[in-house]
Order: sequence, then structure tokens, then C-alpha cells
Amino acid sequence: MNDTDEPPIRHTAECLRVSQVLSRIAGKWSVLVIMLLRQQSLRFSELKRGVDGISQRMLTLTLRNLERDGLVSRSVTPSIPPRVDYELTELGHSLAGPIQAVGTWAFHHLPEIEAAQAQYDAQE
Amino acid sequence: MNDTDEPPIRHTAECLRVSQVLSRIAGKWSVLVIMLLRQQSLRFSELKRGVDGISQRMLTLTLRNLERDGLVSRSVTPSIPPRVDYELTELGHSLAGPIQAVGTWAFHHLPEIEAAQAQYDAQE
DNA sequence: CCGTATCCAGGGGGATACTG
DNA sequence: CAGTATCCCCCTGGATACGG
Repeated sequence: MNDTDEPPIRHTAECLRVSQVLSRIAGKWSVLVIMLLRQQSLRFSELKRGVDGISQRMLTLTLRNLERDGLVSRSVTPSIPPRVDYELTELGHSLAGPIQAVGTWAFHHLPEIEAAQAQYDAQE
Repeated sequence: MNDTDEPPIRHTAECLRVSQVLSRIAGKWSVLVIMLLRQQSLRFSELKRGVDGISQRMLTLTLRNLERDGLVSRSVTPSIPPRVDYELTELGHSLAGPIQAVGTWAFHHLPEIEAAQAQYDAQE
């Protein structure tokens, strides 16, 4: 048989965008930072306290990435001691919505997921 | 000043769920597989062809994880040669919606993101 | 056709110490 | 307070080869 009739299974451009955006915020911490900043602007140390278990290094890296993507803005007040505030940009806020939707999904379906895992693990 | 009035900046339980779910599908490939399966059930080799650049190993691992989470079901037809079909479970389909929302967001805002990146990179 | 096994490079991410 | 610098471990993910 020839293969001229092979089905054109392809990704839409949208699939690839999704993948890239998710990769961008896939880190362990990005989402937590975004969710915190959704409600209020916060200082570096406040974020550090708010995100349980994050190291100084990872918070810095996470913030730099978010800033680079235009999701978070950084404003420095050159006082002594210095003060740096982070807040979600408009772009950041617009992403928080869809992300929250995934969160809501997770909240509702976590029992099913964990049940599926338990069942899968039980039979190896 | 004392710090008894320090603000109770905490994550809601939802934030943590989001983070976990995103970690789960954060892999390079999970989303692409889900999006492909959204429209039709597919065989292993069809998925391999459909997901551009994926290795056999990573496709296997991705499918195992999705199966373990109850998002994808695997059905074996013991013929010669063997045939294995994968399809989204109901749970999987219910996740595809929210993910698509993120995709739509990405589709609309990618120009802004890339512009932000270019600007950020231009000034160091 | 559908995997598993093995090897290996690269980066994510933690701990710690140091600067302005 | 808000980072940067360094070290180091482990996991992800690619290439390849082999088995049912």
C-alpha cells in the first residue's frame, strides 16, 4: 500500500504556543509567585516569606524570567536599606486568569487523579 | 516597630494544586500529546509521527505519566504486529479545555512576550 | 510495531557564603 | 534588604541498541 493517503496529523500553531508558554512557567515556582502577586504588589522579602521553601537564588531567577517575559515589573526605591517591589503587569494579570482556570480544574479533579495514580501503582 | 502585624501572605490551597498539576504536564511533550489526542484516538506510531521531534523513549514516558494520572487510556490489540491505541479519558478531555484557554492566551499575547524579551535583552 | 535498557550531556535547583 | 557567586547533585531528555 502506498502512503499518499496517510492522515495529516499535525499540530495547530496553537498547540506549539501552549507548549512554549507552559514551558516558560513550568518552573517549580513561577505559578506560585504569579498567584501571590495577583492580589498585591510585594517586596522581595515578602515574596520569599510567602513562597514556602523557595531559596533566594531561585526567587531571583524566577523573578528575572517573569520580568523578561513582561509578566512582572520591578521597581527599585533607592533608599537605605534599598526597597524593591514587584507587581504583575497587565500582561501578567491577563495570564493569571487562564492559569487560575487550570487551578480550579486541579482543585476539582485532584481526587480523581490521585485515585488513578494509586490504582496504577497498585498493579505493576 | 514590632512585627505582630505582619501581613499573612500565604498561598491558598489552590495555588499549590495549580503548581502540582502544571509540574505534571510541564514536560516538553505532554501538552502536545494531549492536544493531538483531543480530536481522535491514535496509535503509538501515529503519535510519534504527529509530535515533531519526540524520541521513542520520551513518548513512552510521557504516555505512561498521562496514563498514571488517569488522563489517557491505553488499549492493546494483541495482533501481529501488535497494535496499541491511546485516547483521552473523560478526565483528560476535561483538562484539555482549560489548557486550550492558556493556548488561546498565548496565541494572542505572544507578540507582546517576544517584544518584552527583546527589550529586556537589549539593555544589559 | 511497540516498547525497554543503557549510556551520557545539560540544566534545574538546593545550600552556603559573600557584597552594596 | 536585595541580591550575586560558587559548588554540587540529580533529574530530564537525547541517542542508540536490543527484546517480544
